[in-house]
Amino acid sequence: MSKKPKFQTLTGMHDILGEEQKYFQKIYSVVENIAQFYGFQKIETPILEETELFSKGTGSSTDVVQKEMYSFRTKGGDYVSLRPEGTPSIVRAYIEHGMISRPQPVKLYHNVAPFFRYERPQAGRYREFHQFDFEVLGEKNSVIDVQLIQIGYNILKELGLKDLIIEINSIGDAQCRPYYKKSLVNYLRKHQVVLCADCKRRLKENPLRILDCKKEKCQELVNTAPQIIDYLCEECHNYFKEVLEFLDELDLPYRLNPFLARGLDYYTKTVFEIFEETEEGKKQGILIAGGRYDGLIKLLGGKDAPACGMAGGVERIMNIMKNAEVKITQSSPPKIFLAQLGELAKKRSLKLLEEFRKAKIPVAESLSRDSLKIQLGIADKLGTEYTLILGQKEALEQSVIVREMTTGRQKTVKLDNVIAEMRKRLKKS
RNA sequence: GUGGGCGUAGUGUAGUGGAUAGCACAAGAGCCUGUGAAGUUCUUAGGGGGAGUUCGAAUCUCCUCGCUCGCCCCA
Repeated sequence: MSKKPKFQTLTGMHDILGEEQKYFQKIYSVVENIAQFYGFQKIETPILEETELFSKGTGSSTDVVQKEMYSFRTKGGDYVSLRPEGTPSIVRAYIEHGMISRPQPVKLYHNVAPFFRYERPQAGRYREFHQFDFEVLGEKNSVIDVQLIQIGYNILKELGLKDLIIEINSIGDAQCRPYYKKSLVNYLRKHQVVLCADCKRRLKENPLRILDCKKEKCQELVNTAPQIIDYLCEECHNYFKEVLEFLDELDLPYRLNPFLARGLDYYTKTVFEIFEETEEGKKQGILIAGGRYDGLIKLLGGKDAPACGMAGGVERIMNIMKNAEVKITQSSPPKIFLAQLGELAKKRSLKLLEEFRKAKIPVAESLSRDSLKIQLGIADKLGTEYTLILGQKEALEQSVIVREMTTGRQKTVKLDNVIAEMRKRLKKS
């Protein structure tokens, strides 16, 4: 902190170490297990993609594309971008590898991986952040939407989060949404004096966003505004009804939010968000969000095929786990420490360590230290149960001292027998 | 893009214009040249950077960089 180091991480980007690694690993393994249970295939896509994949896919009117992408031109003259989100990449892979001719739906997930958005960092928002992502491509069935919601909810539950709430809405499709938009704009325009400055701008650029403006006056106006539910075409209406019926079966804490509108262009019909309904939760923002995107595959050059997906924000989830002091069961440290003294013993220790590794018994060491005292000190700090002491004398005699750390009791055993001896002792404890 | 708060050793902090910038933990070495937990001694290491005000700045002012929180937007 004091002397600014010559090099440090870029704004909004972080090294992940120590405590945070544990959370990341925990989230990774929960996602892995759940994905396998629900029959998702793993996919990893490049961090760098053609810029157009996102400007077209995510949508050129979105803030994400307009102002938040890390875009540049390669030496070869290609326009490329660091991925700001995962869905277009997965859709690209679906098209590129002809997955349309696999049995549908194709269920894909990618586990915790980095994404980039050039934004001002704040709580739960970073320029490099991590998401996991679940996508179900090639089929339109309301049970899929609901299952994705359930998967998201299950992941958070499994990670120990509480007070979760799911908000859901339907934003219609290309058939019905334009009608709604028109009547919403009409309504808002009549009352636009009341709107905040941001919303006045949104009225032109992205009127649906006004629906979740936090300003009191805007909300009052929105409360009496036309609701999209009343404008859904028959297909969307029935679909949404089915989704809600499935949801009711599942005992999930959900509520309808008629004003929920997502920020990406490709969503159709079902949209949802999962977050924690507490003060901390609100600060961290949306944990998992997703929805249906029936037009995206075609838009990106594939056949006309529907799809639905969701993504989770790893840092946000992690921050809540930290605040809630969710305990992570961590792998226990080695129970054995190998201390050595003298050149010959050091050489012999190197070999002995390998023998332990082959026997799959974890052993800690500090070979670079020469003082026995210090090595025992380290063993103590690590909390190992036994310390093996291998000195000059022992090395010559082909033996090693086994010291029980709690009692201080020591026993000399033959080097050839030490693995068997330790295995026996560890079994007992 | 925009607004607020903050920047003192690795970490956590004390010091609101004047002395060698203090403390705790951590780290390393010794007391004890082959035996840990205590004790003790020592060592490493510090006011983000730059300009200004002043006899004198960690302290006041400005700029800049960084962190952080919010708006916007989103996972």
